Amino acid sequence: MPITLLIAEDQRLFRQSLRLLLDHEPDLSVIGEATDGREAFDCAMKLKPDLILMDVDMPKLDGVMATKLIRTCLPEMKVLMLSVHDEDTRIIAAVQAGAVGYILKDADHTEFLRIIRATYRGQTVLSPFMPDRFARGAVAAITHAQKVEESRLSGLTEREKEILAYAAAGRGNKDIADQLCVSVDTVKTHLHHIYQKLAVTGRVEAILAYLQES
Amino acid sequence: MPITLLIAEDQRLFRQSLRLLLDHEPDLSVIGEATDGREAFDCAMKLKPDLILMDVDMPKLDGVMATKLIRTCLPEMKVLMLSVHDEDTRIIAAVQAGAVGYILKDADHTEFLRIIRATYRGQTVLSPFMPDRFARGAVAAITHAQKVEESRLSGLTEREKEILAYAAAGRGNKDIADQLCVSVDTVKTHLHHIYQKLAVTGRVEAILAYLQES
DNA sequence: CCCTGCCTCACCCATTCGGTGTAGTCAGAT
DNA sequence: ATCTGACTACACCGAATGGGTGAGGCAGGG
Repeated sequence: MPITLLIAEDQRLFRQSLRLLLDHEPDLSVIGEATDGREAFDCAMKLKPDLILMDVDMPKLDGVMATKLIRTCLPEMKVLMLSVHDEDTRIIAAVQAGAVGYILKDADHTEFLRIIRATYRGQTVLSPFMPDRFARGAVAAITHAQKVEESRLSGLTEREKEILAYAAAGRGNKDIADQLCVSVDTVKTHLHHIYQKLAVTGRVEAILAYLQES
Repeated sequence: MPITLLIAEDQRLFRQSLRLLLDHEPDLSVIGEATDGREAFDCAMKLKPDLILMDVDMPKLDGVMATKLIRTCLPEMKVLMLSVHDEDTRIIAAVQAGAVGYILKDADHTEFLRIIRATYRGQTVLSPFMPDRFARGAVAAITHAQKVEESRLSGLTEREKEILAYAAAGRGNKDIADQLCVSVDTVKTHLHHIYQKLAVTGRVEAILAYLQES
């Protein structure tokens, strides 16, 4: 069975040509496309691809935030960041958020495919086009991110973390309820528990805590 | 007149001894202390010190977030970050958020004082105890942060940015109104304008936009 | 078997929030 | 002198949110 991929990229042309390139490979299968961070989150939750190709620059939620949300609910999900700028400091933040690698958009396509397959096999790949000082900063970020696991979020159940991630994506209770196919009251109950566990007074504070502790 | 300082540090003992050290210097004057990020934000707005010594690790809002909020309202405010860990990747994020320098907590106290004065004079100081690869990453972050000025927040008035910063700090409308000594309705009006300008549907989305675009 | 934790749903009530409209003041620009 | 934009404030309404309480189903461990 082929490697299933999700493409999250807001530029239509680039996204589509990327899909063409990837679908051309027999061992790769693009099972979904998202045009913004929120969609990326939704699709990831529903499709559970093997690997996500995530652009850094996207509307609504940027790639870093989306990665953070996805990894909260699916800690094993592999996210490969795409960036145009070779000095985008957000890629370091992205790696901290759980991305397992990144590629510059001007990478060679064979190199690109190689990195995708290597990432799928579990390797953490740094694009060879990345400036040295950035690579080192990113490596430090990776090792740093690895050892961090004891956060306030640990006390939350899986379901609660999921609800919180949706809330942090900017969705209302009704919205979350529809997405998860439960009643609004259930969402409220979960949030109520979350507020208690995080010792916060409301929605915004909980989201802030989430963004900091992840 | 002495350099006015604000100390934002949650550990009481460290904060107080720091204050002793600083008050001992005739040209330095600690005019306020904060024990968490939110307090730091409030104090900065009210006291407008020459320089803020901001710990990275703090409850409610961490130093990075607090710096971001403060710099939104007071773009010229000088913030000096303090960190225990010499490999804390958040200091890079802090620099991006507007911090003009950082010091490791195990720095020598004469070195510490030297950095404070140098920072006050407008220099961007990197602690000599900082590992090389981090210093370079931070320098890159600084140059990167400098050239970024065109964000969606530009369209907001000063007052609106201020209101949004308070909201992003997790405060409710009533709370914001009290802090700024205006009515709740005024706060709501501002927020309404903010939602329109940012093209978002509500509070949480506006805060997310703010956190991304700053 | 029983207890516990988790997920689910419901109901009530007070508060807050969002949307809309109206309007006064003030400063700066034309 | 007029206009524009910013800041302020108020009113009204519907929707959303938060807090509290209670409760049923269900799986896993003791």
